[in-house]
Amino acid sequence: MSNNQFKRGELYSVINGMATTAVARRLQKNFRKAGLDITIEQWSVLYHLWKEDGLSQLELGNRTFRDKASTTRLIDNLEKQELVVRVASKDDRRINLVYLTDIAKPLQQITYELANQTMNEALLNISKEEIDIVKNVFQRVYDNLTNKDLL
Amino acid sequence: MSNNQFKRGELYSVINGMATTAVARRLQKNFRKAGLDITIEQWSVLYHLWKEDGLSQLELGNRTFRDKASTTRLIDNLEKQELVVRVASKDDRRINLVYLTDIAKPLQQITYELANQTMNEALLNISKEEIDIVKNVFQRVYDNLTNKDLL
DNA sequence: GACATATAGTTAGTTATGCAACTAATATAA
DNA sequence: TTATATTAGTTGCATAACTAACTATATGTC
Repeated sequence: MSNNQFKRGELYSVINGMATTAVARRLQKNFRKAGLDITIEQWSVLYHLWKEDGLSQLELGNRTFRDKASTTRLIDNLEKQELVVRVASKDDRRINLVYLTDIAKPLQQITYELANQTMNEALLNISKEEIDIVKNVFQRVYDNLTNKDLL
Repeated sequence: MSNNQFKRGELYSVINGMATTAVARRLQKNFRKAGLDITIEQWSVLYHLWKEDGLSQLELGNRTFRDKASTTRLIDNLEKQELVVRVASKDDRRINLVYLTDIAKPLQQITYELANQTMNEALLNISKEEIDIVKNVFQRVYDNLTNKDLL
């Protein structure tokens, strides 16, 4: 189908650009205002560990859409802040399992509230239907670009 | 209105995350494959200069949603690659006007084609209506977050 | 004209990103 | 069981992001 008529170049800024940057900056600002000294990237890792603790670095990378080098360093920094510990897997000593510390656990509630609040600011007057379409489009864009890699 | 019911945290990944990252990486990969040694961030600056040459650094920052420090270094790198030159404004010597070089000019055609091609891959089987909704939602998200700063 | 303020851009410091090359551990194959 | 390949993670190198502090030029006020 792909015979959509787009103004050249313009498209890219549809997907990338202003909105994502603005939301990220706002969320970071809200973290700081609440006295939380974590980046949104670090938060994205913690977020997945709160859902399921003890994931491997590779699995964390997959879930947060990062390569393994980026994941390594993000976890380095989280470990420096004592929010997370690496534990070598008994079964396969190549694998590091990443676990939340007691310092990280109480952050879940606060950061979820800040994320919710931020998204409410961002999505003011935007309907559930519109949000669903955006989510759906994004999923299909992702699939379009990643399935092709497997061929 | 803002009484949307969202699963906590999940929202953020709607706006940010996988799709934007995947598109950016694909575009970068397509640049590299074509032998173009520029980053997509550099390209976003060139893109605005092709539309209007001789913008100030601040104006370029506004149009590409970057702060001035980031803009400074991006232009440092573009200047190093001789794609761009800084010219102090006659009227106001605080201002640097940024101009494309003869090396940069022929890149317009090729990069536009690569960007188009990339977006066609990304937006395969996504309708014009859906894309319009995404654009519109993003514009409103941006407005929601930036207008508030002016109060 | 002199002093305070605002503006454009730069620099320093920290975090994050991606790619490519590397190490160590595990799995496969001869 | 030894040699080879694969996998998980780390490290080096380069670019990019933001904040805060800085320099230099312009503007505004008395």
